[in-house]
Amino acid sequence: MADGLAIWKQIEQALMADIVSGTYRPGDQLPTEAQLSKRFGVNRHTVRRAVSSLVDQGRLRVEQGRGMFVQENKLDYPMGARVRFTQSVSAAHRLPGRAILRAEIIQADKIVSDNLKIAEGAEVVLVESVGEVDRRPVSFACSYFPAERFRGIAGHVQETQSITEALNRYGVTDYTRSGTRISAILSTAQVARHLQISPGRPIIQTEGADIDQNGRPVSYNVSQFAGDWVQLVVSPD
Amino acid sequence: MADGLAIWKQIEQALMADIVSGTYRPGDQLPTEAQLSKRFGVNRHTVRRAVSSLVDQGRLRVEQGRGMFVQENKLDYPMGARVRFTQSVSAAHRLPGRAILRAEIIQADKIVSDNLKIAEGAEVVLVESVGEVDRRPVSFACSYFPAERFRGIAGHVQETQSITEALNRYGVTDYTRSGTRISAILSTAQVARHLQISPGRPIIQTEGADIDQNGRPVSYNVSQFAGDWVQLVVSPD
DNA sequence: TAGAATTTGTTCGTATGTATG
DNA sequence: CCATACATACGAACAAATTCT
Repeated sequence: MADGLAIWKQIEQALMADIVSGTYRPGDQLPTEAQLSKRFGVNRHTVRRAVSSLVDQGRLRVEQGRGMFVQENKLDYPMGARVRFTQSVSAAHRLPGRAILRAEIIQADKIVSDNLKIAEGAEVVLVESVGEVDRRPVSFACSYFPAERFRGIAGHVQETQSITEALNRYGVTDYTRSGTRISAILSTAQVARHLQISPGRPIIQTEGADIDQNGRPVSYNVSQFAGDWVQLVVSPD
Repeated sequence: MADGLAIWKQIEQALMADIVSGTYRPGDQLPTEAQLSKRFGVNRHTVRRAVSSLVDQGRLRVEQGRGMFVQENKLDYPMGARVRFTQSVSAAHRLPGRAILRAEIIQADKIVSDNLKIAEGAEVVLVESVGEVDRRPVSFACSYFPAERFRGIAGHVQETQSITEALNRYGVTDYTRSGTRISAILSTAQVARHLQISPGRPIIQTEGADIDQNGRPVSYNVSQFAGDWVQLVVSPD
Protein backbone atom coordinates (compact mmCIF):
# COMPACT_ATOMS: atom_id res chain seq x y z
CA MET A 1 0.00 0.00 0.00
CA ALA A 2 1.28 3.43 -0.91
CA ASP A 3 -0.27 6.15 1.23
CA GLY A 4 -1.74 3.83 3.81
CA LEU A 5 -4.73 3.64 1.45
CA ALA A 6 -5.59 0.59 -0.62
CA ILE A 7 -5.08 1.06 -4.34
CA TRP A 8 -8.70 0.27 -5.16
CA LYS A 9 -9.73 2.96 -2.67
CA GLN A 10 -7.56 5.51 -4.45
CA ILE A 11 -9.13 4.55 -7.76
CA GLU A 12 -12.58 4.82 -6.23
CA GLN A 13 -11.78 8.36 -5.11
CA ALA A 14 -10.35 9.26 -8.51
CA LEU A 15 -13.48 8.06 -10.30
CA MET A 16 -15.66 9.77 -7.71
CA ALA A 17 -13.80 13.02 -8.32
CA ASP A 18 -14.42 12.66 -12.04
CA ILE A 19 -18.13 12.18 -11.40
CA VAL A 20 -18.45 15.09 -8.96
CA SER A 21 -16.45 17.44 -11.15
CA GLY A 22 -18.58 16.60 -14.15
CA THR A 23 -15.90 14.96 -16.25
CA TYR A 24 -18.28 12.04 -16.45
CA ARG A 25 -21.89 13.21 -16.49
CA PRO A 26 -25.05 11.30 -15.50
CA GLY A 27 -25.83 8.71 -18.16
CA ASP A 28 -22.31 8.81 -19.61
CA GLN A 29 -20.59 5.56 -20.36
CA LEU A 30 -17.27 5.09 -18.59
CA PRO A 31 -14.19 3.67 -20.27
CA THR A 32 -14.13 -0.11 -20.27
CA GLU A 33 -12.50 -2.09 -17.50
CA ALA A 34 -9.55 -2.72 -19.78
CA GLN A 35 -9.09 0.96 -20.53
CA LEU A 36 -9.35 1.96 -16.87
CA SER A 37 -6.90 -0.77 -15.88
CA LYS A 38 -4.43 0.70 -18.33
CA ARG A 39 -5.06 4.27 -17.17
CA PHE A 40 -4.40 3.41 -13.53
CA GLY A 41 -1.74 0.84 -14.27
CA VAL A 42 -3.43 -1.88 -12.26
CA ASN A 43 -5.08 -5.22 -12.80
CA ARG A 44 -8.64 -5.42 -14.02
CA HIS A 45 -9.79 -6.85 -10.69
CA THR A 46 -8.54 -3.79 -8.83
CA VAL A 47 -10.67 -1.53 -11.03
CA ARG A 48 -13.61 -3.88 -10.56
CA ARG A 49 -13.39 -3.55 -6.79
CA ALA A 50 -13.47 0.25 -6.99
CA VAL A 51 -16.40 0.15 -9.41
CA SER A 52 -18.24 -2.33 -7.22
CA SER A 53 -18.05 0.08 -4.30
CA LEU A 54 -19.40 2.94 -6.39
CA VAL A 55 -22.26 0.75 -7.62
CA ASP A 56 -23.18 0.01 -4.00
CA GLN A 57 -23.20 3.73 -3.35
CA GLY A 58 -25.56 4.26 -6.24
CA ARG A 59 -23.05 6.35 -8.22
CA LEU A 60 -22.46 3.90 -11.08
CA ARG A 61 -24.56 1.34 -12.87
CA VAL A 62 -23.09 -1.71 -14.60
CA GLU A 63 -24.83 -3.50 -17.45
CA GLN A 64 -23.39 -6.82 -18.39
CA GLY A 65 -22.22 -6.89 -21.97
CA ARG A 66 -22.80 -3.15 -22.40
CA GLY A 67 -20.59 -1.21 -20.07
CA MET A 68 -20.45 0.99 -17.00
CA PHE A 69 -22.50 4.16 -16.72
CA VAL A 70 -22.79 7.09 -14.35
CA GLN A 71 -26.14 6.64 -12.61
CA GLU A 72 -28.66 9.18 -13.86
CA ASN A 73 -29.95 11.71 -11.37
CA LYS A 74 -32.65 10.07 -9.34
CA LEU A 75 -36.26 11.09 -9.65
CA ASP A 76 -37.15 13.41 -6.78
CA TYR A 77 -40.27 12.10 -5.12
CA PRO A 78 -41.72 14.64 -2.69
CA MET A 79 -42.87 13.43 0.72
CA GLY A 80 -45.37 15.48 2.61
CA ALA A 81 -48.95 15.64 3.72
CA ARG A 82 -50.11 15.27 0.12
CA VAL A 83 -48.40 12.50 -1.81
CA ARG A 84 -49.60 12.24 -5.41
CA PHE A 85 -47.56 10.02 -7.67
CA THR A 86 -49.16 11.00 -10.95
CA GLN A 87 -49.11 14.72 -10.22
CA SER A 88 -45.58 14.93 -8.85
CA VAL A 89 -44.18 12.99 -11.79
CA SER A 90 -46.04 15.22 -14.22
CA ALA A 91 -44.67 18.27 -12.42
CA ALA A 92 -41.18 16.97 -13.14
CA HIS A 93 -42.09 16.91 -16.85
CA ARG A 94 -41.99 13.15 -16.96
CA LEU A 95 -44.62 10.67 -18.10
CA PRO A 96 -46.40 8.90 -15.23
CA GLY A 97 -48.20 5.58 -15.49
CA ARG A 98 -49.65 2.89 -13.30
CA ALA A 99 -50.19 -0.76 -14.15
CA ILE A 100 -52.46 -2.98 -12.07
CA LEU A 101 -50.90 -6.35 -11.31
CA ARG A 102 -53.57 -7.82 -9.11
CA ALA A 103 -56.78 -6.73 -7.46
CA GLU A 104 -58.81 -8.84 -5.10
CA ILE A 105 -60.88 -8.76 -1.97
CA ILE A 106 -59.18 -10.23 1.07
CA GLN A 107 -59.60 -10.17 4.83
CA ALA A 108 -57.64 -7.53 6.70
CA ASP A 109 -54.87 -8.75 8.96
CA LYS A 110 -53.94 -6.90 12.14
CA ILE A 111 -51.62 -4.37 10.52
CA VAL A 112 -54.08 -3.39 7.80
CA SER A 113 -57.10 -3.25 10.08
CA ASP A 114 -55.26 -1.09 12.63
CA ASN A 115 -54.29 1.40 9.95
CA LEU A 116 -57.74 1.52 8.35
CA LYS A 117 -59.45 1.55 11.76
CA ILE A 118 -61.72 -1.33 10.84
CA ALA A 119 -62.29 -4.71 12.45
CA GLU A 120 -59.67 -7.39 11.99
CA GLY A 121 -60.91 -9.79 9.34
CA ALA A 122 -63.13 -7.21 7.64
CA GLU A 123 -63.05 -7.18 3.85
CA VAL A 124 -60.57 -4.93 2.06
CA VAL A 125 -59.73 -4.37 -1.58
CA LEU A 126 -56.07 -5.12 -2.20
CA VAL A 127 -54.62 -3.45 -5.28
CA GLU A 128 -51.08 -4.31 -6.32
CA SER A 129 -49.70 -1.90 -8.87
CA VAL A 130 -46.50 -0.72 -10.48
CA GLY A 131 -45.82 2.98 -10.86
CA GLU A 132 -43.91 3.97 -13.97
CA VAL A 133 -41.94 7.04 -15.00
CA ASP A 134 -41.18 7.43 -18.68
CA ARG A 135 -42.18 3.75 -19.09
CA ARG A 136 -39.61 2.63 -16.52
CA PRO A 137 -41.07 0.88 -13.46
CA VAL A 138 -39.95 2.69 -10.30
CA SER A 139 -42.41 1.68 -7.59
CA PHE A 140 -44.32 -1.38 -6.49
CA ALA A 141 -47.30 -0.54 -4.32
CA CYS A 142 -49.81 -2.49 -2.27
CA SER A 143 -52.88 -0.41 -1.49
CA TYR A 144 -55.63 -1.54 0.84
CA PHE A 145 -59.08 0.08 0.68
CA PRO A 146 -62.06 -0.73 2.95
CA ALA A 147 -64.25 -2.92 0.72
CA GLU A 148 -67.44 -1.59 2.25
CA ARG A 149 -66.77 1.85 0.84
CA PHE A 150 -64.55 1.24 -2.18
CA ARG A 151 -65.65 -2.09 -3.66
CA GLY A 152 -64.71 -2.11 -7.31
CA ILE A 153 -62.10 0.63 -7.07
CA ALA A 154 -59.58 -1.54 -8.90
CA GLY A 155 -61.40 -1.03 -12.18
CA HIS A 156 -61.27 2.73 -11.77
CA VAL A 157 -57.53 2.67 -11.00
CA GLN A 158 -57.02 0.51 -14.07
CA GLU A 159 -59.00 2.90 -16.24
CA THR A 160 -57.56 6.20 -14.99
CA GLN A 161 -54.06 4.90 -14.21
CA SER A 162 -54.25 7.04 -11.09
CA ILE A 163 -55.30 6.29 -7.54
CA THR A 164 -56.19 9.93 -6.91
CA GLU A 165 -58.58 9.92 -9.87
CA ALA A 166 -60.12 6.61 -8.80
CA LEU A 167 -60.79 7.89 -5.28
CA ASN A 168 -62.35 10.98 -6.81
CA ARG A 169 -65.08 8.81 -8.32
CA TYR A 170 -66.06 7.73 -4.82
CA GLY A 171 -66.43 11.33 -3.68
CA VAL A 172 -62.99 11.62 -2.12
CA THR A 173 -61.90 14.98 -3.50
CA ASP A 174 -58.94 15.36 -1.16
CA TYR A 175 -56.86 13.15 1.08
CA THR A 176 -53.71 13.53 3.13
CA ARG A 177 -51.03 11.33 4.64
CA SER A 178 -51.50 10.73 8.34
CA GLY A 179 -47.76 10.12 8.70
CA THR A 180 -45.26 8.11 6.72
CA ARG A 181 -42.70 5.59 7.92
CA ILE A 182 -39.68 5.22 5.65
CA SER A 183 -37.34 2.26 5.77
CA ALA A 184 -34.67 0.66 3.63
CA ILE A 185 -34.82 -3.04 2.75
CA LEU A 186 -33.48 -5.30 0.05
CA SER A 187 -35.54 -6.21 -2.97
CA THR A 188 -37.00 -9.68 -3.02
CA ALA A 189 -36.94 -11.66 -6.26
CA GLN A 190 -40.61 -10.91 -6.92
CA VAL A 191 -40.38 -7.16 -6.47
CA ALA A 192 -37.08 -7.04 -8.34
CA ARG A 193 -38.84 -8.60 -11.33
CA HIS A 194 -41.59 -6.00 -11.25
CA LEU A 195 -39.11 -3.13 -10.92
CA GLN A 196 -36.71 -4.64 -13.46
CA ILE A 197 -33.75 -4.49 -11.10
CA SER A 198 -31.46 -7.15 -9.68
CA PRO A 199 -32.62 -8.99 -6.57
CA GLY A 200 -30.78 -7.63 -3.54
CA ARG A 201 -30.73 -4.05 -4.79
CA PRO A 202 -31.83 -1.48 -2.19
CA ILE A 203 -35.45 -0.48 -1.84
CA ILE A 204 -36.99 2.56 -0.17
CA GLN A 205 -40.19 1.44 1.47
CA THR A 206 -42.81 3.93 2.55
CA GLU A 207 -45.78 2.96 4.62
CA GLY A 208 -48.71 4.96 5.83
CA ALA A 209 -52.43 5.61 5.76
CA ASP A 210 -54.29 8.22 3.73
CA ILE A 211 -57.23 9.93 5.38
CA ASP A 212 -60.05 11.94 3.82
CA GLN A 213 -61.35 15.39 4.71
CA ASN A 214 -63.22 13.95 7.69
CA GLY A 215 -60.19 12.15 9.06
CA ARG A 216 -61.52 8.76 7.99
CA PRO A 217 -58.89 6.34 6.69
CA VAL A 218 -59.22 5.91 2.95
CA SER A 219 -56.34 3.59 2.24
CA TYR A 220 -53.29 1.97 3.73
CA ASN A 221 -50.31 1.90 1.40
CA VAL A 222 -47.01 0.12 1.32
CA SER A 223 -44.86 1.38 -1.55
CA GLN A 224 -41.47 0.05 -2.55
CA PHE A 225 -39.33 2.38 -4.66
CA ALA A 226 -36.27 1.30 -6.63
CA GLY A 227 -33.49 2.94 -4.66
CA ASP A 228 -31.41 3.14 -7.82
CA TRP A 229 -33.90 5.44 -9.52
CA VAL A 230 -35.77 7.34 -6.82
CA GLN A 231 -34.92 9.54 -3.89
CA LEU A 232 -37.45 11.00 -1.51
CA VAL A 233 -37.43 14.69 -0.80
CA VAL A 234 -38.75 16.09 2.44
CA SER A 235 -39.43 19.79 2.09
CA PRO A 236 -39.45 22.09 5.10
CA ASP A 237 -43.05 23.06 4.19
CA MET B 1 -45.99 -28.50 -5.98
CA ALA B 2 -49.09 -28.60 -3.88
CA ASP B 3 -51.23 -25.46 -4.13
CA GLY B 4 -49.39 -23.91 -7.03
CA LEU B 5 -47.23 -22.26 -4.36
CA ALA B 6 -43.67 -23.29 -3.60
CA ILE B 7 -43.19 -24.92 -0.22
CA TRP B 8 -40.67 -22.35 0.92
CA LYS B 9 -43.19 -19.61 0.06
CA GLN B 10 -45.80 -21.33 2.22
CA ILE B 11 -43.32 -21.53 5.09
CA GLU B 12 -42.47 -17.86 4.63
CA GLN B 13 -46.16 -17.00 4.95
CA ALA B 14 -46.58 -19.23 7.99
CA LEU B 15 -43.67 -17.60 9.79
CA MET B 16 -44.89 -14.16 8.74
CA ALA B 17 -48.31 -14.95 10.20
CA ASP B 18 -46.67 -15.98 13.48
CA ILE B 19 -44.80 -12.68 13.58
CA VAL B 20 -47.80 -10.52 12.73
CA SER B 21 -50.06 -12.34 15.17
CA GLY B 22 -47.55 -11.92 17.95
CA THR B 23 -46.75 -15.61 18.47
CA TYR B 24 -43.17 -14.57 17.99
CA ARG B 25 -42.54 -11.11 19.41
CA PRO B 26 -39.83 -8.60 18.47
CA GLY B 27 -36.51 -9.77 19.90
CA ASP B 28 -37.73 -13.35 20.38
CA GLN B 29 -35.52 -16.17 19.23
CA LEU B 30 -37.13 -18.49 16.72
CA PRO B 31 -36.80 -22.25 16.89
CA THR B 32 -33.60 -23.52 15.30
CA GLU B 33 -33.39 -24.52 11.67
CA ALA B 34 -33.49 -28.15 12.75
CA GLN B 35 -36.64 -27.64 14.80
CA LEU B 36 -38.42 -25.69 12.08
CA SER B 37 -37.45 -28.33 9.51
CA LYS B 38 -39.09 -30.93 11.71
CA ARG B 39 -42.19 -28.79 12.34
CA PHE B 40 -42.78 -28.22 8.64
CA GLY B 41 -41.54 -31.65 7.59
CA VAL B 42 -39.03 -30.28 5.10
CA ASN B 43 -35.31 -30.10 4.56
CA ARG B 44 -33.19 -27.53 6.33
CA HIS B 45 -32.51 -25.70 3.04
CA THR B 46 -36.18 -25.15 2.44
CA VAL B 47 -36.55 -23.41 5.79
CA ARG B 48 -33.41 -21.39 5.10
CA ARG B 49 -34.85 -20.08 1.87
CA ALA B 50 -38.00 -18.88 3.61
CA VAL B 51 -35.96 -17.26 6.37
CA SER B 52 -33.67 -15.60 3.84
CA SER B 53 -36.63 -13.88 2.25
CA LEU B 54 -37.88 -12.60 5.60
CA VAL B 55 -34.41 -11.29 6.45
CA ASP B 56 -34.39 -9.34 3.20
CA GLN B 57 -37.73 -7.88 4.17
CA GLY B 58 -36.33 -6.78 7.50
CA ARG B 59 -38.62 -9.04 9.51
CA LEU B 60 -35.99 -11.43 10.86
CA ARG B 61 -32.36 -11.15 11.88
CA VAL B 62 -29.93 -14.07 11.78
CA GLU B 63 -26.78 -14.31 13.89
CA GLN B 64 -24.36 -17.08 13.05
CA GLY B 65 -23.78 -19.43 15.94
CA ARG B 66 -26.61 -17.83 17.95
CA GLY B 67 -29.88 -18.20 16.17
CA MET B 68 -32.69 -16.45 14.34
CA PHE B 69 -34.55 -13.56 15.90
CA VAL B 70 -37.59 -11.45 15.15
CA GLN B 71 -36.23 -8.03 14.22
CA GLU B 72 -36.86 -5.54 17.00
CA ASN B 73 -39.10 -2.60 16.22
CA LYS B 74 -36.99 -0.03 14.50
CA LEU B 75 -36.11 3.24 16.13
CA ASP B 76 -38.41 5.94 14.83
CA TYR B 77 -36.30 8.83 13.66
CA PRO B 78 -38.42 11.92 12.98
CA MET B 79 -37.77 13.90 9.81
CA GLY B 80 -38.86 17.47 9.71
CA ALA B 81 -37.64 21.03 9.78
CA ARG B 82 -35.83 20.36 13.03
CA VAL B 83 -33.75 17.19 13.12
CA ARG B 84 -32.03 16.62 16.46
CA PHE B 85 -30.48 13.21 16.97
CA THR B 86 -29.72 13.52 20.67
CA GLN B 87 -33.08 15.01 21.56
CA SER B 88 -35.24 12.65 19.52
CA VAL B 89 -33.47 9.61 20.90
CA SER B 90 -33.86 10.90 24.44
CA ALA B 91 -37.54 11.51 23.79
CA ALA B 92 -37.86 7.81 22.94
CA HIS B 93 -36.40 7.01 26.38
CA ARG B 94 -33.23 5.64 24.87
CA LEU B 95 -29.64 6.57 25.55
CA PRO B 96 -28.08 8.69 22.79
CA GLY B 97 -24.36 9.00 22.16
CA ARG B 98 -21.99 10.27 19.51
CA ALA B 99 -18.42 9.17 18.87
CA ILE B 100 -16.07 11.23 16.74
CA LEU B 101 -14.15 9.12 14.27
CA ARG B 102 -12.24 11.81 12.47
CA ALA B 103 -12.12 15.58 12.34
CA GLU B 104 -10.03 17.63 9.97
CA ILE B 105 -9.97 20.70 7.83
CA ILE B 106 -10.30 20.07 4.11
CA GLN B 107 -11.15 22.01 0.98
CA ALA B 108 -14.78 21.99 -0.06
CA ASP B 109 -15.62 20.18 -3.30
CA LYS B 110 -18.46 21.32 -5.54
CA ILE B 111 -21.25 19.53 -3.71
CA VAL B 112 -20.23 20.78 -0.27
CA SER B 113 -19.57 24.33 -1.37
CA ASP B 114 -22.90 24.56 -3.20
CA ASN B 115 -24.77 23.44 -0.10
CA LEU B 116 -22.87 25.73 2.27
CA LYS B 117 -23.01 28.61 -0.23
CA ILE B 118 -19.27 29.20 0.00
CA ALA B 119 -16.58 29.26 -2.64
CA GLU B 120 -15.37 25.99 -4.07
CA GLY B 121 -12.06 25.13 -2.43
CA ALA B 122 -12.80 27.13 0.73
CA GLU B 123 -11.86 25.49 4.01
CA VAL B 124 -14.44 23.39 5.83
CA VAL B 125 -14.33 21.33 9.00
CA LEU B 126 -15.22 17.71 8.25
CA VAL B 127 -16.47 15.75 11.23
CA GLU B 128 -17.08 12.03 10.84
CA SER B 129 -19.07 10.57 13.68
CA VAL B 130 -21.13 7.59 14.72
CA GLY B 131 -24.48 8.07 16.40
CA GLU B 132 -25.38 5.47 19.00
CA VAL B 133 -28.61 4.41 20.64
CA ASP B 134 -28.32 2.35 23.80
CA ARG B 135 -24.66 1.82 22.91
CA ARG B 136 -25.56 0.34 19.53
CA PRO B 137 -24.23 2.29 16.52
CA VAL B 138 -27.09 3.25 14.23
CA SER B 139 -25.81 6.11 12.10
CA PHE B 140 -22.63 7.20 10.38
CA ALA B 141 -22.55 10.89 9.62
CA CYS B 142 -20.28 13.24 7.71
CA SER B 143 -20.86 16.85 8.71
CA TYR B 144 -19.25 19.79 6.97
CA PHE B 145 -19.00 23.18 8.69
CA PRO B 146 -17.54 26.37 7.19
CA ALA B 147 -14.10 26.60 8.83
CA GLU B 148 -14.16 30.36 8.87
CA ARG B 149 -17.01 30.34 11.35
CA PHE B 150 -16.71 27.00 13.14
CA ARG B 151 -13.00 26.23 13.32
CA GLY B 152 -12.44 23.89 16.24
CA ILE B 153 -16.03 22.69 16.46
CA ALA B 154 -14.85 19.07 16.49
CA GLY B 155 -13.60 19.40 20.05
CA HIS B 156 -16.96 20.69 21.22
CA VAL B 157 -18.81 17.83 19.51
CA GLN B 158 -16.40 15.41 21.16
CA GLU B 159 -16.97 16.98 24.55
CA THR B 160 -20.74 17.37 24.44
CA GLN B 161 -21.44 14.30 22.29
CA SER B 162 -23.99 16.47 20.53
CA ILE B 163 -23.81 18.60 17.40
CA THR B 164 -26.65 20.80 18.60
CA GLU B 165 -24.77 21.59 21.80
CA ALA B 166 -21.55 22.25 19.93
CA LEU B 167 -23.27 24.70 17.56
CA ASN B 168 -24.75 26.42 20.59
CA ARG B 169 -21.27 27.38 21.73
CA TYR B 170 -20.83 29.31 18.51
CA GLY B 171 -24.00 31.27 19.11
CA VAL B 172 -26.24 29.11 16.95
CA THR B 173 -29.23 28.73 19.23
CA ASP B 174 -31.54 27.31 16.58
CA TYR B 175 -31.21 25.77 13.15
CA THR B 176 -33.51 24.07 10.69
CA ARG B 177 -33.29 21.72 7.74
CA SER B 178 -33.52 23.44 4.39
CA GLY B 179 -34.79 20.23 2.80
CA THR B 180 -33.74 16.61 3.02
CA ARG B 181 -33.09 14.11 0.27
CA ILE B 182 -33.55 10.47 1.27
CA SER B 183 -32.15 7.55 -0.66
CA ALA B 184 -31.46 3.87 -0.17
CA ILE B 185 -28.04 2.38 -0.89
CA LEU B 186 -26.04 -0.63 0.19
CA SER B 187 -23.51 -0.45 3.00
CA THR B 188 -19.87 -0.40 2.00
CA ALA B 189 -17.39 -2.44 4.00
CA GLN B 190 -16.16 0.64 5.84
CA VAL B 191 -19.56 1.90 6.93
CA ALA B 192 -20.68 -1.63 7.75
CA ARG B 193 -17.78 -1.88 10.17
CA HIS B 194 -18.73 1.34 11.90
CA LEU B 195 -22.38 0.34 12.13
CA GLN B 196 -21.55 -3.23 13.09
CA ILE B 197 -23.67 -4.72 10.32
CA SER B 198 -22.86 -6.98 7.40
CA PRO B 199 -21.58 -5.34 4.22
CA GLY B 200 -24.36 -5.17 1.66
CA ARG B 201 -27.10 -4.53 4.22
CA PRO B 202 -29.45 -1.67 3.29
CA ILE B 203 -28.71 1.89 4.34
CA ILE B 204 -31.00 4.91 4.53
CA GLN B 205 -29.02 7.93 3.48
CA THR B 206 -30.21 11.42 4.28
CA GLU B 207 -28.57 14.48 2.88
CA GLY B 208 -29.25 18.12 3.47
CA ALA B 209 -28.08 21.46 4.79
CA ASP B 210 -28.91 23.06 8.12
CA ILE B 211 -29.45 26.80 8.19
CA ASP B 212 -29.46 29.20 11.13
CA GLN B 213 -32.03 31.81 12.13
CA ASN B 214 -30.72 34.17 9.44
CA GLY B 215 -30.92 31.56 6.70
CA ARG B 216 -27.16 31.14 6.59
CA PRO B 217 -25.98 27.57 6.02
CA VAL B 218 -24.47 26.16 9.17
CA SER B 219 -23.63 22.66 8.06
CA TYR B 220 -24.06 20.17 5.26
CA ASN B 221 -24.76 16.64 6.46
CA VAL B 222 -24.73 13.22 4.91
CA SER B 223 -26.03 10.61 7.35
CA GLN B 224 -26.19 6.88 6.77
CA PHE B 225 -28.59 4.98 9.01
CA ALA B 226 -28.58 1.22 9.48
CA GLY B 227 -31.78 0.22 7.69
CA ASP B 228 -32.10 -2.77 9.98
CA TRP B 229 -32.43 -0.61 13.07
CA VAL B 230 -33.87 2.72 11.98
CA GLN B 231 -36.91 3.96 10.13
CA LEU B 232 -37.59 7.57 9.32
CA VAL B 233 -40.92 9.06 10.22
CA VAL B 234 -42.38 11.98 8.32
CA SER B 235 -45.15 13.59 10.32
CA PRO B 236 -47.93 15.59 8.70
CA ASP B 237 -48.10 19.36 9.21
C1' DT C 1 -8.27 -21.64 29.55
C1' DA C 2 -9.62 -25.64 26.77
C1' DG C 3 -12.69 -28.22 24.49
C1' DA C 4 -17.28 -30.09 23.47
C1' DA C 5 -21.86 -28.98 21.92
C1' DT C 6 -24.92 -26.06 19.43
C1' DT C 7 -26.26 -23.27 15.61
C1' DT C 8 -25.84 -21.03 11.30
C1' DG C 9 -23.05 -20.64 6.64
C1' DT C 10 -21.32 -22.84 2.44
C1' DT C 11 -20.57 -26.16 -1.04
C1' DC C 12 -21.01 -30.35 -3.06
C1' DG C 13 -24.21 -33.97 -5.36
C1' DT C 14 -28.76 -35.92 -6.78
C1' DA C 15 -33.45 -35.89 -8.29
C1' DT C 16 -37.78 -33.94 -9.89
C1' DG C 17 -41.04 -30.67 -11.95
C1' DT C 18 -41.92 -26.78 -15.14
C1' DA C 19 -41.44 -23.70 -18.96
C1' DT C 20 -39.54 -22.90 -23.55
C1' DG C 21 -38.63 -23.79 -28.25
C1' DC D 1 -41.54 -35.65 -28.72
C1' DC D 2 -37.17 -34.12 -27.40
C1' DA D 3 -33.49 -31.01 -25.67
C1' DT D 4 -32.42 -27.38 -22.79
C1' DA D 5 -32.63 -24.26 -19.07
C1' DC D 6 -34.23 -23.08 -14.67
C1' DA D 7 -36.51 -23.49 -10.12
C1' DT D 8 -37.40 -26.49 -6.40
C1' DA D 9 -36.35 -29.91 -2.86
C1' DC D 10 -33.56 -33.30 -0.33
C1' DG D 11 -29.15 -35.21 1.64
C1' DA D 12 -24.38 -35.07 3.29
C1' DA D 13 -20.27 -33.03 4.75
C1' DC D 14 -17.55 -29.47 6.44
C1' DA D 15 -16.53 -24.47 7.96
C1' DA D 16 -17.31 -20.68 11.15
C1' DA D 17 -19.25 -18.43 15.11
C1' DT D 18 -21.10 -18.75 19.57
C1' DT D 19 -22.26 -20.83 24.00
C1' DC D 20 -21.71 -23.90 27.69
C1' DT D 21 -19.14 -27.08 30.59
